[in-house]
Amino acid sequence: MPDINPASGFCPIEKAMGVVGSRNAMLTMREAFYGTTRFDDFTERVGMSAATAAANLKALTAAGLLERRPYQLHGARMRNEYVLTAAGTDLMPVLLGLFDWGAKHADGAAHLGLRHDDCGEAIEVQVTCAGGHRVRPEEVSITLIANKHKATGARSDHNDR
Amino acid sequence: MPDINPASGFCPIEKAMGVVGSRNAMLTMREAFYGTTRFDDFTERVGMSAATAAANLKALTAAGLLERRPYQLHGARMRNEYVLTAAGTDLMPVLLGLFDWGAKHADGAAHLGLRHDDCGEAIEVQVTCAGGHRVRPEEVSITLIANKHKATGARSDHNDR
DNA sequence: AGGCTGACTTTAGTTAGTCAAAGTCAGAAA
DNA sequence: TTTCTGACTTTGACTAACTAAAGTCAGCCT
Repeated sequence: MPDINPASGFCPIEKAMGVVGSRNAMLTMREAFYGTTRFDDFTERVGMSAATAAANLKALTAAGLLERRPYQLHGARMRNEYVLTAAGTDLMPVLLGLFDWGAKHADGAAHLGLRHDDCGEAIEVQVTCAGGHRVRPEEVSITLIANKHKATGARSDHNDR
Repeated sequence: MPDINPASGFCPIEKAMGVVGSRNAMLTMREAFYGTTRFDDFTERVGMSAATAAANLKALTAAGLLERRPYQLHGARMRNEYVLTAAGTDLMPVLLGLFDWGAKHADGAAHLGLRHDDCGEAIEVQVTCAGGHRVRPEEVSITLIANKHKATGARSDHNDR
């Protein structure tokens, strides 16, 4: 693989973990997926303190995963709700991947499953390529991309630095 | 979004985050995935201290994501290497999902991409169902899977509503 | 006017994760 | 026998993440 110095913060995984790398941040995103939008509901359903909820909602909003949207019901005062942005929705494969992994491997956690509304089948997260092939772990290479159109390839296998 | 709420302690995402919920734990899995097996390599490539490396490798091994395997080269002393187990390999969609998200959304990180060795096409993480349909966020339902023994019901430190 | 409520903020303290640096230890090499 | 090295462990300290509890504030309601 190209010389991606991990310590330099270049790795996208690292960037992503900086945003949703804490338990409560990830669970906050989970709740956003489930449709939770209000402050107190996030607080209660994730099981975190109000201070943590405020901090996480603020950070996730600043990072562009959630959007703070004022709304007003009839006869009620103005309120804010937190809704998923496109960037937040893009995190779905990660959440579902974690869900799958946890359901399969964490003891005693196999109580929940995910289904496709339309057909009722179990949901799975797959790694594929644009060519439509199913990809196995050992078939993945990391490449440096100069821009949208050019890519400099390099095998990733077993050698860093 | 369904109103079935994965109560604290039962959600698979939470379980998974307990195992790989820290920056360094996730990056350690990234390295394992890239083919790193030796202690010092993990330490250096993740950019963590030896103490943290030891703690994370021990925890990930205990959780069954890595396997400690003694090996010996001729004329060299016995050593240990840490290799991915099946459970660790199952985390690949999560890692790649984070990679995709980070490459797409974190600024300054869009220089890396993943490709399928066999055909050179870009890799993507897809959410599908067993019926083969591509699934969109709003089409996901969470369901309770019937299970026999419930863990004494005593785990409700804070129950979500 | 005063109360109530949702949505926070502030304060003060705890726990988890991390680091650098030094120490340990097994065993091959000199 | 002593040294060297890879693979750790230990120590002590710092920081991020978290908590409970109390305080703030806007604004609808009676």
